[in-house]
Amino acid sequence: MESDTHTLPPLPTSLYPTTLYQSPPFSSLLQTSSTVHVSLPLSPLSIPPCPTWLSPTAPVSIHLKTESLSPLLDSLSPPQFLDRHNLHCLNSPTTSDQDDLTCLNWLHQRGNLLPLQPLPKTTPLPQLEPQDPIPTQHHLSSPSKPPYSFSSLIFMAIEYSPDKRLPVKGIYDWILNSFPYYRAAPGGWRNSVRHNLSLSKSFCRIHRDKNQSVGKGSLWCVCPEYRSALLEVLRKTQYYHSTNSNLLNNPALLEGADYGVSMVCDTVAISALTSDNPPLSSNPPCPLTPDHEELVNMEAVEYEEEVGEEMEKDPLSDSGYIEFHYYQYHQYQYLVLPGDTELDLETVEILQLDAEAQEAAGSLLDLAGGGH
DNA sequence: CCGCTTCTAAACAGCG
DNA sequence: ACGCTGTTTAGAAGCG
Repeated sequence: MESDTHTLPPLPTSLYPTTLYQSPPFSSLLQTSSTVHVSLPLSPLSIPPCPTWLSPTAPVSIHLKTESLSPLLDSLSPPQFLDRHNLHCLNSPTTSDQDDLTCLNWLHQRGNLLPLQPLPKTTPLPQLEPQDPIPTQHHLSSPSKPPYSFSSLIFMAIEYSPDKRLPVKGIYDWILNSFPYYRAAPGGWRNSVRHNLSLSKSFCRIHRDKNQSVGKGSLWCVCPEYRSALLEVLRKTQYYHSTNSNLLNNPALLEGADYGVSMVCDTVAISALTSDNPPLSSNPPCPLTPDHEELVNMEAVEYEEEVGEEMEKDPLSDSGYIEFHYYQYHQYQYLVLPGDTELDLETVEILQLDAEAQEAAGSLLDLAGGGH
């Protein structure tokens, strides 16, 4: 496949949100005949804050509705750097820039994000301990009720637990920690949790060992045969309501899933696609500053086919959405965009999730929207 | 309107 | 006795 390599320039500090990162979010952009690859070099130091946004094992595709982007575009300064159809080769940012630019803290700072969760031990990323404080809705002045059903809440709580089983109390705690709405809510929700556990076939009760005298009651787990259904419900909920990707990008949750799950906020759809391919993390290490040809080759091998299939069968393809894939491979994060669509790198509207993210989107738009 | 799902409330029993 | 857990029933609300 024919491919060109383009490296995007650093943005002047006046044009990117210094509170988010100190340099442009994309240091290089690779465009092939059908796919545009954007890579974000990550320094090891910048990985810890964003362990779950991009999973090394779960490729993510993101559908973005571009037509609602106008207000954002109108608010932005005119494109100054690149004609998106005529990208120029420019210098890469410095290593120090990469440290900052790759910090995706802002993705987790949105108020309605699910908590950061530990990644599987197979990843080189640091582990969060259960006692670690987790970012939650407490950023909001008055947290709104989560869109998730109690079944979904229970499902998430159990799936996030190390042993995939929790006592009722543990489910309460997870919900409280994850959705502070329930801290102030009347206690009836606990009744609803128990009601769901008891009534739903999706959850099964495991009697504790007699030896385990700590705590009372049983442990609850997700019945494997209903796991797919729960994921689907969650997908649909996310599709309409969520602005968060952590959960569905979480390899622990996706493990064993036999289909992709996706989610959409008002304007964004995100699909974390499971793949038959071995996890990327099992691939040979990629140099910190990879040769672009190698990067393109890897991309082509790992994702070209998947992108193509997705484009063919994607019901959103003719619905005003476009799609790109977003995943992490070692210290790099990648966006894979279908290059033969009406490719607006305005697609970074994914970042139009809150004020901070809009700023970030502005950077990308300036970066990639280009002067026409 | 109907059926389904979900939520909420309540009552009750069992257990530690 | 008390609190927690688990079960069951009932009604309301929302949605397709």
